Amino acid sequence: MEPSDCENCAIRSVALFGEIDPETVARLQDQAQEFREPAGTVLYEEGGNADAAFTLREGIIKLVRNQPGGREQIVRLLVTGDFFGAEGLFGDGHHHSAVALTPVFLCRLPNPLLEQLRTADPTFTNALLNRWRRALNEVETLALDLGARKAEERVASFLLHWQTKHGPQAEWLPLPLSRSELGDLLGLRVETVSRVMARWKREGVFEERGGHLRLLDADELHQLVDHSGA
Amino acid sequence: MEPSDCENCAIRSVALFGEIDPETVARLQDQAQEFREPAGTVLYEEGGNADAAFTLREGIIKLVRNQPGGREQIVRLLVTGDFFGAEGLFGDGHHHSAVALTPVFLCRLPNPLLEQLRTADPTFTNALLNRWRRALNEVETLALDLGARKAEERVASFLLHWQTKHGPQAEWLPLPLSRSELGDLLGLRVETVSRVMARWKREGVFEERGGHLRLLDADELHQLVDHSGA
DNA sequence: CGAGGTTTTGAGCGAATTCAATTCCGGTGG
DNA sequence: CCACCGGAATTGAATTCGCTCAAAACCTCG
Repeated sequence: MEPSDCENCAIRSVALFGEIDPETVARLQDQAQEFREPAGTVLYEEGGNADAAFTLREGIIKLVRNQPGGREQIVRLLVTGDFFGAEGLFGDGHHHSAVALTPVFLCRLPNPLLEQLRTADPTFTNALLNRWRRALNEVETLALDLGARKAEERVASFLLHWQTKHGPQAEWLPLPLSRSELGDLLGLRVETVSRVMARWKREGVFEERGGHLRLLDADELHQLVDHSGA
Repeated sequence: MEPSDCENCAIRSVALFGEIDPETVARLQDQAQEFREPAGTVLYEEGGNADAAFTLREGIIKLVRNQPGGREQIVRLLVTGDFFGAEGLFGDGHHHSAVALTPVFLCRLPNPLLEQLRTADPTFTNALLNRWRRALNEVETLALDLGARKAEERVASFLLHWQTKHGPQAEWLPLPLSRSELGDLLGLRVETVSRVMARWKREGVFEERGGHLRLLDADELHQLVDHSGA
């Protein structure tokens, strides 16, 4: 666990500190620690004490809510630049568990640091606010998918969102989710996800190789998602 | 549309300004306007320009996302004290439509006012942050319901949440949602919601009179929700 | 090459939807 | 006060979508 060099962070422009006064960053950056974890690591557990937040510099993380019945629901997927786990700012425990889906490279920002940033630079809270707003928007979109769309449409919706999230120029998208995890995200069972995706692969809607996939017929998917009524 | 008397607002303790410097409130309150609308009023539409946010002082509002296919998804229900519609703070349009389910009493807070508050009092942004965090938490809970629970469990979950939201001491809860709207919230069809609730009424799980309901056997519902696996 | 997990495929089942009446209820006008 | 209207709620029957259970095909990596 090393102190971070936030000033020269490769993802600073996209990350939280991108919007913050450089001087403040310089003064406080040694309180942030950077570290790596392998895929599968549980960063924190739902309900656990939230004594630090994180910035994801590399890799993909799932935020998960668990249900007694053994089912779990992925509530959000995080990619490079995303900020998460700050529930502790309000004395709350974590609302969900965070699990690395790939090897990850993280910055850990302990609560005291966040507090200092909050008082030192008003724009920091704004940046936080903006993150929270975007997160809310994403979860609402997920709720729409889960509540108002059927299996096929949900998978299509996910693929398109995932594409967007990685920039439309990216040809091959990483897909570090198993079919089972896609099910946990979309409220479907493994078999259902598999059936839909297997068919689309046969029909040439997308192709898949080594944990990455490439959309070949995005139109087909778009049609399913927005034109679903007819 | 009258200027508000925020200092003496009946719900100030629970509302946004409860956490804010009284002096600032006094100075800026005349920029806020209070007004009433009948049930059914659309406060704003999804995608519309967000030039003001609102505090709900009385009544109940649904936030809705629409789907081309004619289905709609309620993403959140607002009650007295809730704050909403502030997407404009970041130059965004509204992410959802807001519709009054009952006659409502509102405060309208134009963007310039919000901006002033943001700079005048750092705790204001904190208050906002806290609201956004709670909203996120609620929508995540909804996503869990939609993705990981079946019909009966979702209805049970809703009734309990609704009870909680109105304070456990409240005997008779207002329920200004039609069965159809409950369906829009829970990702179910009218008939499914109706079947479940009609049976529970027969079995004495709750009773219903004039748009209000009272839980008689909350344990039964709790069992369905958390013990769902077995 | 073999082992273990993941994906795919098949067949049957069940939960929720769809389609179609019927009943209930609040409000209106006679 | 009561009959009647229209929308909402309820109930029933048939259908369908997604789930469950079960087995086979596929990788991936020791």
